[in-house]
Amino acid sequence: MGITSRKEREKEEMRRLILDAALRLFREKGFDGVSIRNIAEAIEYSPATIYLYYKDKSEIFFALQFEAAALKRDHLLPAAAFEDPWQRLIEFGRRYIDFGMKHPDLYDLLFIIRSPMESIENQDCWKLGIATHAFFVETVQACVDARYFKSTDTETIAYTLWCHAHGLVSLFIRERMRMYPEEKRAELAMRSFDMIVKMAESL
Amino acid sequence: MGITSRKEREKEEMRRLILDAALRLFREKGFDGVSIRNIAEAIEYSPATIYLYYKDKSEIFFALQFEAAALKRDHLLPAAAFEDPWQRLIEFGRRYIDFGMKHPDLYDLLFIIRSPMESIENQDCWKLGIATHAFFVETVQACVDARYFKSTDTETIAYTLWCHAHGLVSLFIRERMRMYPEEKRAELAMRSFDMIVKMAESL
DNA sequence: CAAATTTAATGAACAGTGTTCAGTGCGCAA
DNA sequence: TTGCGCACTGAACACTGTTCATTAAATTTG
Repeated sequence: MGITSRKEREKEEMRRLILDAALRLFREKGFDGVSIRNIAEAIEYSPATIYLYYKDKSEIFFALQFEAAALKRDHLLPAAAFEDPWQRLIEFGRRYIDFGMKHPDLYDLLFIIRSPMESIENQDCWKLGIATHAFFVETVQACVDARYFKSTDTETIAYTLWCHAHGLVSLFIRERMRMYPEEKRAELAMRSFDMIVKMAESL
Repeated sequence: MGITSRKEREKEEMRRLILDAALRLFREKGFDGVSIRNIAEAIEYSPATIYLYYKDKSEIFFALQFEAAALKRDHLLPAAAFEDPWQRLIEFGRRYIDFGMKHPDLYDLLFIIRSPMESIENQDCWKLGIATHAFFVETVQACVDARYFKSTDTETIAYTLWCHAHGLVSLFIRERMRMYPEEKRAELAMRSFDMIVKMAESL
């Protein structure tokens, strides 16, 4: 069965080729700025060929979103090493924000872009994101169990912290902090993170 | 001077006609979903005519953003009636979130869409947004002056509260709360608002 | 090995997009 | 009434995502 397995492998290589080019272009020009023709040109194939490997543009979008979700998971994973749930939670938050700041394009893909959100539940990228979110909620639950907060409403605590972190990153990467001088923005974000940590301590 | 002033008026009426159609279409189909041809068809003119009144699509974008900013200001304004700065701040936050939930399309336009953010500083819409933001920061400052917080770092307090509110609204309207059942989402958002208020009290 | 069949790749096309520009025809001033 | 200016437009350009018949090459079959 050497031939079928080779064909399988070649098909996989082609998908990688497309995805790598797409991700690279996307990071350069943003998601909307990249066309199927751009990707085709980058890999030196005709636009029609792309459609032999991905049903349409949104399938490429989902595949990229999966890559981004995996990268994000890997970025957050080291936080799990902290024994103390409260330290784990702080590290998780710090790494979440750090990921967003370092990879605005990927963060965009994961949390901001609208695109084809309808059928997202069935997609691998979403399942991976859910798993990471679950880890976050579990960490909050561990803090609740260890009586780090007065409140025991894990769901709302987790959601509130997430809102702050997401708001912080997305205001930053979507250029809505222009009322602050550029060199002060990152510092303000850091101060705000410290503040929400302090606020959470007295929760 | 009857003729020139009439012409002036007619020009203004035409711009209104375009903008009203654009805003209506935009609220129906989202910003990316509306084309110049759609707008032209809606007002029964040729696409080329649009370009006699707006330089390009991004100028229509700015004009719409200004409308949205004005609507948002009007939505938030009643908060100013509260004498007590802390009550004023709470009301401001509540109304901010309410605006985002009720007008996701406009909120999108103001705080999420990337589009032509480069030259935004010179645009009226931005100036209006800055003014509303300034009112928010002043309210926080009034709370600080009245010793409602232990912290005196007005800038960081204001920014932290904004991050939370923006994160809350944008996770909601960009469909990133799908891990929560639909009927629970708005309620969770409200609980989170109450929680950040409580957190801020002990700030 | 040759013929038949499957399969990868493509060029051309369709309907859509933002935008430009050479006209066209009407209102107004002289 | 003539002529100028101006609001308006049809047609075009270069782009977009996507489809499909056709070509060419690889593989299977006789």
